[in-house]
This record gives sequence, C-alpha cells and structure tokens, in this order.
Amino acid sequence: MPVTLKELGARAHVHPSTVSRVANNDPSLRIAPPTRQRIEALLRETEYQPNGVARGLKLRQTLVLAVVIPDITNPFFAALFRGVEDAASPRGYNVLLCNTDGSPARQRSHLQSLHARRVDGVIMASSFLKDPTVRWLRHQAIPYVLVNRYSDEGKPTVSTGAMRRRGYLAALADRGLAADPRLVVESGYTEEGGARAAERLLALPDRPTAIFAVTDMTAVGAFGVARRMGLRIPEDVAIVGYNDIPLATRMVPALTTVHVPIHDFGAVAARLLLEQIETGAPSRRRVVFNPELVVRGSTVSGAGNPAAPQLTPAFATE
Amino acid sequence: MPVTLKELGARAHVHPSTVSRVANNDPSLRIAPPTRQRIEALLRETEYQPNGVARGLKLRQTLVLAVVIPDITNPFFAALFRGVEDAASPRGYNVLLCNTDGSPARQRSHLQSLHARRVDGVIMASSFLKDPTVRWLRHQAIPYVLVNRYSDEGKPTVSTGAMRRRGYLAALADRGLAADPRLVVESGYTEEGGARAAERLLALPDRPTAIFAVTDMTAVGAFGVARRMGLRIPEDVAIVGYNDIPLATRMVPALTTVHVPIHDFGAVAARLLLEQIETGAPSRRRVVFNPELVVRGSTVSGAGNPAAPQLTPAFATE
DNA sequence: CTGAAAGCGCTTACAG
DNA sequence: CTGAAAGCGCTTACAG
Repeated sequence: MPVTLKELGARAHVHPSTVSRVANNDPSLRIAPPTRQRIEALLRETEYQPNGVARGLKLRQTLVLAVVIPDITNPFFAALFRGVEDAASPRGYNVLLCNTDGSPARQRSHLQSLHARRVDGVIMASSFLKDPTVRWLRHQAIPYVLVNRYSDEGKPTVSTGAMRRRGYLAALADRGLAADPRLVVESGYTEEGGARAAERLLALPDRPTAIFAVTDMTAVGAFGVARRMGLRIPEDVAIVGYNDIPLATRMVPALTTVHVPIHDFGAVAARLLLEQIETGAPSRRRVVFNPELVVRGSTVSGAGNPAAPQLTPAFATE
Repeated sequence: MPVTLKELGARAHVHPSTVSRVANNDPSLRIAPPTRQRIEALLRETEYQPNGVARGLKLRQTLVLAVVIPDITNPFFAALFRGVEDAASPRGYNVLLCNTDGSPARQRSHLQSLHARRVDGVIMASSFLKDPTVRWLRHQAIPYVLVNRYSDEGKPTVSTGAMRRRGYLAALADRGLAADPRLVVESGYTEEGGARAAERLLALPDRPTAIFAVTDMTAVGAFGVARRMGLRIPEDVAIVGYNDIPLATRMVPALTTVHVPIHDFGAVAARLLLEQIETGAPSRRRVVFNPELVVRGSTVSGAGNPAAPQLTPAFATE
C-alpha cells in the first residue's frame, strides 16, 4: 500500500493539504522553515508519489494518450508509435496502444473504452473515409489527431489510397499514356492483400512490367508472388512501394519506394495533440511532409542502396 | 462533459446510488419495475459510461496493464505486444506500451510512472540480470510477469543471451569440438550490434564458416556485413538466427532460425498476469515453450522455405 | 497567512 | 427494503 497524504500529514503533525502543498511546491504556501524541512525529509524518505488516479479525478487530466492503429506488427505503425512516445514521454504522458486490425467494430469498442478511461487525447492512424468514429470523437470533444490520412465531412473526402491512385493516374496523363482500368486493383494495405492483387495483375494476358504498390507491405506481397512465378525483379517486373519502412532496404533487390519520415509523423502528431490539450481548443491544423522518391534495385538493375533523404515538414492551416 | 450519476439521479428523481445499482445490475437492489425501466431508458438514451477514473479510485483497479520492452520497432516485440493485447483486451483491459531502448534509467522512470498511475500489472520483456527494478516491483507488490528472460536473486541468474551461449558451447562439446573464445563475440540484440560483431568475426585470420546469432535481428546485421564483404550465404558463411520473426522468411536466402511462438509468449504472459491480479497472489509459475529449429536457405543451399512449426507450451511451477 | 472543507464521480456497507 | 452517507486520495478556493 503506497503512502498517502493523510498518513504523511499525521506523521508530520500537519494537515494533509499542507503536505500536498509542499509536495507540489505551491508558491502561495508560507510555512515555518523547520516544518517544511521535516515534511520534505518525510517525502524523500517515503519516496512519496501522488496517486495518479486520485489526481486524475480531481484535475480532470490523466496524462494518458492513446494511439489507435490497424496493427503494430506492421513496421510502419511501429515506427509511428515510437515517434509518438518519444515526443509524449518527456512531457509526462504514457501512451496506450490499441490495434483494430482494420475492423470498425474493434475501433469503435476501443474508442468507447478510451473515453471511459478519460484519456487526454487520441492519435488515430486507422480512420477511414467518412469515419463515424471521427465524428464521434469531435462530438465527445475528445482531442484527437489523425495521422497519415484524413477524414472530412463537408468536403469531398480523401485518403491515402485514393490520393496515391490519383498520383498514378496523373503521372500516366503527364506522359500521354491511357489509363487502363484493369491495371488498377484493390489490394488493401497488407502483405496478403498485396500478394492477391499481384497475382491478378501478373496473370493478365498482357502482363504489366511494373507495379506501383500502395504501401511497402503491399509491395512485399507482390515481391513474393513475382518470385514464386519465377519472374526477375526488376528485369521482368519492376516494383515500387510507399513509406520506406526499414524492411525496404533489406529486401533483395532493395525496394524503390517513396520515403516519408514515419517517426516524425508520430512525433508531430503528438505535438499537435498536446498543443490542443494544453490550449483546450481543437485545431484544424494540418501538417504535410513532402515525400521523396528513393530509387533502389527493384526498379533499376544494379541501383545502389541509397539512404533515406532528410525531409522538412510543411505546415498548413486550413 | 459526459453525464454523471448525480445528474442522472436528478433527472430520474432517484438517488444517484440507485442509478449506479441499476447500471451495475446490483442483484440486491429491489426497486419498483416502472422506476427501473425509467432509469434504464435514461441510461440507454444518454449512453451512460461510468467515469473510469472515479471507478478506479474507488475500486482500486484501473483495468490498465503495461508492457515494458526495449523497442517496439523490433518485430519480435511487436508480435509479443499483439499477443498481450489479444489476450487482455477481451477481458476489458487496455495496455500501455513503454519503450526503454535498453536503458536502465528509462526503464526505471517508466516503472515509477506506471506505479503512480496504479496500473494493475506489468509485463516486462526488458529486464536484465539481477535487475533492481524487478526487485522493486516485488517490493511494491505490483503484479508482474517477466517474458523471454528471467531474473532471479537467490540462485545463479540466467537470461536469454547466457543460455544461448551455453547451448552453443554444449553443442560444440557434444561433437567433441574445442571452444575457441575468440569465436564468441558480444553483439547485443540489435541489427547494428549484429553487424559490429559479424565484422569482428569475419575479419579473423581463420574466418569462421558459420555464425549463430543470438537473435534474428542480430542475424540480419550479420547478413548485411557478409553481403557487403562479397561473401555468399550459405556457401561462404552460414548464418542462423533465433526467434523466427516474420522477416526471417522474407530474407534472401531465407533465414535458418529457431522458432518460438512469439504471439503466444505475449498471450500466455497476459494470462499469467491476469491470474495473479484476480487471485491477488503473486505466482512463481514459469512457462517454457520448446523451441524448434527451422532449416532454411541461410544454412543449406537450396533449402526450401518451411513454415513455422506449431508448438505447445510446457508449464512448470517452481 | 494557514487550517479545514468541499468536491472530483464513483460504489457499497449501513442505518432507518 | 431503500435512501443517505462514507470514503477512495487528491487539490485548491475559501473562511477564520
């Protein structure tokens, strides 16, 4: 049983509130120096730590943040989480991790539970288009930040997959190439999804010679299929991913991909969230990082293994 | 501001405690059916959720667990965490994640903070030999479970690295081979550490033809060094890892390694912890999984890519 | 100035 | 039987 203020007050022959004031260094407290010293010694001796639950109830502040993601087993989200923790932990926050596996039901139930616990804020990297839970967060006035995608109600909604598809189509148009709808296949964001999609693409009568996968994990799935079919990468089929997860440079050949500073995604998200929490005002602030293409062996035979570029964030306020 | 019992009591013209009893389905509560219905309707209508912080203070139970690991970015710990969450979440617990990067200072400060928050229990996968924080956990009577290593005070202490070294030496002895101390190099458990250790080993005048790395991540580091030196795997140097992380099968050649059911490590640890929490008694229970060697291309040229075996746990009580 | 009281939101033993 | 009270451990506005 950890020691309480009441107990400490009794031992020091002062009122518990006085102990609290000494522990919290209340500047308005005037107290005889010997008494203060006696209390301080007691605090040190007992290694007094205020009960965070009681403190949370009184102060309406738990110093707990939550990160909601599809799956921590995906290296992208692991790096993202580290970014969040590295930014939040020095400021006294602990971070809850919730995996949804992309299930709206699990996401919903996690969010309910986080709300019941009165977490100070939520970072969501699992929101989908027109996500009702995002509306719910706003309605409950729970501070939140969306990472790596966004969800908007009024305007036409956009998210990562849709934007990357648009980029692909724009690039084709730039070169004056026609878009062939059979060449665009839904994959989801997992290795398995990437494998299924690649199977369909590589079975087409007029086999494509290059695949742009929506994420690196999707590209990993495509890699496996190409290899099992005996296709050489990049000679028979070139593959490009997105995110530049650590695995990208360890593949053989190394994966050409679009570098994004994943750790910074998390750290910046945490900072935006803490800003909201501290000011008490929700922000419509948006941070966009300029992505950068990193060319490696999966598209150019004999290409080296270039390291990731350093990117600087571009802040935007809606 | 979420609705409170006091407010609900006022609206239903009953005492707040009566609302609490209805919400918690208190069997000892006798109440006029129409009143009960009125209260139940109100509960549904307002989507009442008891304030978890207040509940935690009263009940001395936060329904929060913590997982303390070196680094979630290491796939081993990501899989372990999923095991914990998958076992704990259906029972109403949320899980805090703390990364220590192997720093005793960070571990200590995380643990202090977890204690202040009154988490119900801690799962530690970052403890080292004779770890003072383990003694501290016991002293504070905080329920805990150590994963993938253990730390013991009375008896000679043992942990993963030391045990694997012993296994290596025992295997040499079995074959009547002499142990050469220059062939045993400290690497730590990271890719970088593995790379440094492999550099030393592969620079020896009488270059070893096989490396047993203490973990898969260490093996990944050795892989990179061997490749940069132009050595063929397994022809010039064979490499074996430990853990069978997902990355193992994606390497080229695939990594020969020792399979352990990482997800189950986490799930079983969570169950042991919940058992302690519910019974209120610390347990000295120990669960050992039998590891199994999975031979892949990094040791046998042309070996297939065999899947992981199914393992069953062996329970042991000290 | 400083000690005692109120109150955060809950649960449950207890008096009427 | 059921309503009102106590108390979990804290912080801070307020009376003396």
